[in-house]
Amino acid sequence: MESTNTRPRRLAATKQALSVGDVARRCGVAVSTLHFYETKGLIHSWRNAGNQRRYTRDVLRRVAVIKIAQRTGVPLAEIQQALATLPDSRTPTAADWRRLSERWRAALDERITQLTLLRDQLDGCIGCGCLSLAQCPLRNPGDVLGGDGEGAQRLGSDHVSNGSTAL
Amino acid sequence: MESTNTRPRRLAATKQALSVGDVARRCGVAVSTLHFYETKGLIHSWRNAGNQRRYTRDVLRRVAVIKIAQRTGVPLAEIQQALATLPDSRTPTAADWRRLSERWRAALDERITQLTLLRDQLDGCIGCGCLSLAQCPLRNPGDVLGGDGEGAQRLGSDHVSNGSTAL
DNA sequence: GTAAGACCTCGAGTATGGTTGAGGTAAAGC
DNA sequence: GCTTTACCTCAACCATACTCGAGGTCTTAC
Repeated sequence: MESTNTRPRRLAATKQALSVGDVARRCGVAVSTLHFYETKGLIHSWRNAGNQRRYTRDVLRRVAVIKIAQRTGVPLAEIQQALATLPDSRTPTAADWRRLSERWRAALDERITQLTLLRDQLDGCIGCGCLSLAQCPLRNPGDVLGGDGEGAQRLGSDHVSNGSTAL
Repeated sequence: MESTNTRPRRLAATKQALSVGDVARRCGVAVSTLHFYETKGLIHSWRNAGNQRRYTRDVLRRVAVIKIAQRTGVPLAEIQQALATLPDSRTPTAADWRRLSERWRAALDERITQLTLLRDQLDGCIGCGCLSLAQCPLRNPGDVLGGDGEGAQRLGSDHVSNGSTAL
């Protein structure tokens, strides 16, 4: 793991600007992750005379939001798009951030609903002990297809292998 | 995409055994996916005289269970372990399947709880419009660290980038 | 001034969950 | 018998989200 130790250090040039290490330490992420986020357009920096990255404090909030959004299951590409709607010129306002969280809250709601539905169906099947081929809503939502005998069809074309729900 | 068309066809050799194509069609997955599952030990087959895979009907249930488990966010490795506890010798009983679904039901519960908690926190922050650096539970769960001014620390070391909860 | 530590770039590697394609064989339909 | 599907293997590739290492530069502490 990269340098993410915790002892306090002076800010880069004892000024407002944060170095990549500062940001990493304060956000609890690896330096390489910040590099990575930058390549993905999630955060931005400028360079000092020695070609080292410098950040405004703004980036702390951005990284925080990225991490929160990830917890809700939003993929980085979506987060990038959302963050891109933030103003570049001014420091984002509370209203700006609220807009983002409302958007993700909706996605989160949807995901919770889906999972709850799934749980309830699973419950039903635990109750009947079946996971029955012909009747189980988990296995045959539409209850069609299948010529000869039993047969489960069209399972989870909606499966969420990456845990994300499209926004 | 591989051959996953829907017109009915005779079963392999008009017998009980299913070909990989039969299984793919009836489960709504690609043939390559079945190959893949086999390399991961999730399903099993034997070969006919011409080196083609043959399956018992059992595999339909297995694939169904795999897809359901994936929807709950269980990674394939976990699913493999769970399926490995099924008897090889006899066809799994309702009790066998119930055991699996109970296990996953618990994981699902946990995930729903986590997401609901997150949503409620997000709600609070939408309410106050802040995503506040110092006070927000989303950003600073422990409310410690940070020497100079504001500062969000130790964010989501528990983040679920792949959407899965460890069982 | 010097040494340690932080930073730089770029390419490769990791893990998950598959898909695609090449080159060749088997089975089914007529 | 012949053609069309289906099937076989194996390697490579895709996307996501990072991490690691090599080789070299910059800053900071003393």
